[in-house]
Amino acid sequence: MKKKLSTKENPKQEERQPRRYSSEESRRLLIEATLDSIVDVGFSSTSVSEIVTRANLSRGMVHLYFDNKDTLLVAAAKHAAEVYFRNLSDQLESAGSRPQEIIETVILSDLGEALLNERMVKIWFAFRGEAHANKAITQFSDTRDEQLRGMIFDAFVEVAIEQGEPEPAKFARDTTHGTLALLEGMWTDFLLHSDSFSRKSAARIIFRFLSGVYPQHFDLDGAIVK
Amino acid sequence: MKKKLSTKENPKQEERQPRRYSSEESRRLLIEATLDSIVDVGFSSTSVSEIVTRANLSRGMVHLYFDNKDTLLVAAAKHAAEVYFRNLSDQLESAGSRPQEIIETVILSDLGEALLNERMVKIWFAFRGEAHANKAITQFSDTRDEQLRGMIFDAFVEVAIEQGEPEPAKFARDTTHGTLALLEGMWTDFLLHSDSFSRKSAARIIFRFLSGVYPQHFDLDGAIVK
Amino acid sequence: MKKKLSTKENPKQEERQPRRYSSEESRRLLIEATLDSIVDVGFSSTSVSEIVTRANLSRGMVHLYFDNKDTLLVAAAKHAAEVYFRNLSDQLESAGSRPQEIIETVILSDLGEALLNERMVKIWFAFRGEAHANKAITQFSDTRDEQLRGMIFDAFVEVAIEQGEPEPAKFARDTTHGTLALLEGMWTDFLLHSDSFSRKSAARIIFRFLSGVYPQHFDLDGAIVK
Amino acid sequence: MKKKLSTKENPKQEERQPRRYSSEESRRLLIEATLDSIVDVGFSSTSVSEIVTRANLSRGMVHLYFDNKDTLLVAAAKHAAEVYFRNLSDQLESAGSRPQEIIETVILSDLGEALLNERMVKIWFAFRGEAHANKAITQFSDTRDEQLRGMIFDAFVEVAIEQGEPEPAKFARDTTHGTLALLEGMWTDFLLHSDSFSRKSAARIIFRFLSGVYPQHFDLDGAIVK
DNA sequence: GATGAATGAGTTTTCATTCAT
DNA sequence: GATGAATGAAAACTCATTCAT
Repeated sequence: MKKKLSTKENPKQEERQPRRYSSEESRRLLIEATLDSIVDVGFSSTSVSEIVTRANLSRGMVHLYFDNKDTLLVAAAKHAAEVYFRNLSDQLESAGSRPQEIIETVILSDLGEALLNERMVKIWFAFRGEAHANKAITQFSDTRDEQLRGMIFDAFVEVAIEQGEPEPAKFARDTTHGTLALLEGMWTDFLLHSDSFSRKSAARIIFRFLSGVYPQHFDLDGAIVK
Repeated sequence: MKKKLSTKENPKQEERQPRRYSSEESRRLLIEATLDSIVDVGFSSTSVSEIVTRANLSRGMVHLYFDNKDTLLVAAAKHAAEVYFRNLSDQLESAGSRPQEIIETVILSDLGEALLNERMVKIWFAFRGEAHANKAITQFSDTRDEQLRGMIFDAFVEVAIEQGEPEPAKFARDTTHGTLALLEGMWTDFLLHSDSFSRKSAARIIFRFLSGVYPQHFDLDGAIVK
Repeated sequence: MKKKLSTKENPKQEERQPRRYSSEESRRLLIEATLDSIVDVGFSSTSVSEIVTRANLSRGMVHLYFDNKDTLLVAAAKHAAEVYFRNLSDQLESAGSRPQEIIETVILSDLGEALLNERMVKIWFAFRGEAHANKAITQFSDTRDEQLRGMIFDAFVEVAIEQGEPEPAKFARDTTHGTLALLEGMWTDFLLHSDSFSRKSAARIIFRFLSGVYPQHFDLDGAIVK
Repeated sequence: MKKKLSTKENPKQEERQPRRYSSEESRRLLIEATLDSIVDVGFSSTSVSEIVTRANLSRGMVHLYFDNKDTLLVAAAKHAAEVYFRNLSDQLESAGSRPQEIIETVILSDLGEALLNERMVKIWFAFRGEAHANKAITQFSDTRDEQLRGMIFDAFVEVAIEQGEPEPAKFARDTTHGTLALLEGMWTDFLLHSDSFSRKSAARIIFRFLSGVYPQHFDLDGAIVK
């Protein structure tokens, strides 16, 4: 699907190809090509030409399906966010229902290959870099949405109560916030030092912190599910 | 993502001002204008026109002093990084020398108004969004440089030893990494939710985690300096 | 001079209407939509999209029935001219056969609501503006065709003879030309000042001029039919 | 100044020409090229490319001096109107001050080579064709402005009084309106039949009408100045 | 026949860069 | 050195036309 813009020729003389995709297919190809371009050449070098070349579609396509480039970029941001949340949801679905398990799943999923990889990280940071200049993108640039945050919070509340914390809600709110901040920090780390980044270390560090505040429920290896 | 040049018309026709700046002064004005533009209209809308209008300098200046726009952008990234580190250094200078104090100072400085503010955050995330497409920018997009990291690590090692950790280096490495990740996460939080962000909460959360792993050296209010 | 396609969204999703028109019907709808578009958004903003949207027909229709846009425009010009002349003919049919009556009928018809109205005027001037760039349109941009001119001329000759003009043909030729010029001038007036235009004044002025050159046959109120 | 777009090459290899005009000169060249293009290829075929090729200027020029094509078109309309009125004023300046002379001068000037020629006529009708779609152009599409109309009216009032008309103002208003309409009609005639058009005939016809309503002041050859 | 998705040439516009002054 | 007018490549976008269905 990818095709370098600069790659001069594919040797087999591109035969006039009136191949059609469904409307939905074409939209998807354009969004995918947009994300590819952002990953490969960066946000500011992602032109319509770059996109349609990668998608191997005509340039009119962008305006046919998205009206303008901006709308396509927003759609791409939306798509990236959906992929992230869908994937996380799927992994949570197959997890246990105990609070520690939920928390462990979120952390390990967020640090797992499926979500945390070069492509994803570049896309997220590219959109965040542009977010404040484009309000439509802003809404899709937060990986930690309310629903997710609520779920983690509820899990932490349960654990905090079990632990006999005097102010479980407050304690849970802080540890939720901190855990999400740690995950964000790990993504930044991956962006800036993807070569030296270790998913295992990242997980261990987070669980080390959690084991500090919830010693009966977490250890360095993750959740202690009783 | 393009926007009209932000016509900041000052209505009183700015009378032709042939005042000359020193070469260094002009460079600084251009860099500052570049950062202002990134903050106000975003990276992708930051054009040479936008910059020279803001700097109130002639359009040729950019190429006279920086050869091309790209070099100016890199210089602006470098400048932003220098401002960040100089400020942090200054605050560390006037801090105590005990390990807990060093760690506390880094955390509180990094969360303080001087470093963590809308302008700074927008600039950092803008550059990070473009970092992978511009290798020259990459090197200035990491807030956590080696020297800083080393200093924090050394402080944590000392504390870990005092605490009697069996593997103080490993423990310190993890807590260093985790603390920096938490700070990064807090910056992201500020970017995405600057209205609801609380420096106090952010600090409390970080110290809560630290008090979990170093119970004799930190509590919710910061470092316990004995 | 370009404008967004005038999105005349009718909010109730026009339910897919596979009703078929006859070929002649479709041609007519397209021509009418073309003229509507010229009236509403102007010649240069009249695109195929604009036309087919207004006609509520498929985009291929234009090329199916007219080969290309240009041919459709020419057909629309032809149609507009036909409407004008048919209408004028009809009104002449029901007029008296005396020369003054013929002249009066032409003048009053040409200034009447049926012929001289905003739609007609905009259409004529739009086509005239493009006429010299499109030879096919040129032939339909003259409201004063040979047949009409001949009829008026004949009427004036008769009147001039009755009046005892020494050179009735020359006199009639001039007054024919002048009368048609006056009518053209009144149309221009209507185009540029449709709000302050008065059909009555326009007629009175023309008859005032005619009463000057044919005092026994015309007065301010029109023809004096003896 | 004119250069056909399609004219392939001027044989002397166009040497890289960094020739500069003054800002005002460049503006004028662009306006002139715009009018040339409208005359030669019509309004709807007048693209920025067409204009800059004719002006032999770079394409950025249009946006440097006029911001966008539309503004240039309006400036061209304004310029055309100014040329028309300046020329007419000049000719009136050197005319006598007697009312008949003023009227005669207006008529003969308006029908003279300097004002009524193919270029002028095409330009005026092109703008009028677009006028209703572009309000900025509308204001420059009326050849008969208030000042001119007032001057003619005043002259006719004087003449009407001399003639002993019972309602000189009303009479003058009608003859003013009629004379201007006749002139407009003659311009239309010139547009549509420039080959058979005769300035002499046009003048004679107008004066014939005037001699009908002001028999003591005008005859077929123009004004009778006593 | 009829449709409207798809195309890509051509349009307007932007903007980094050049360079005469 | 300093300026900003000028350039033109490349950007975003439009739209008449084609053609598989």
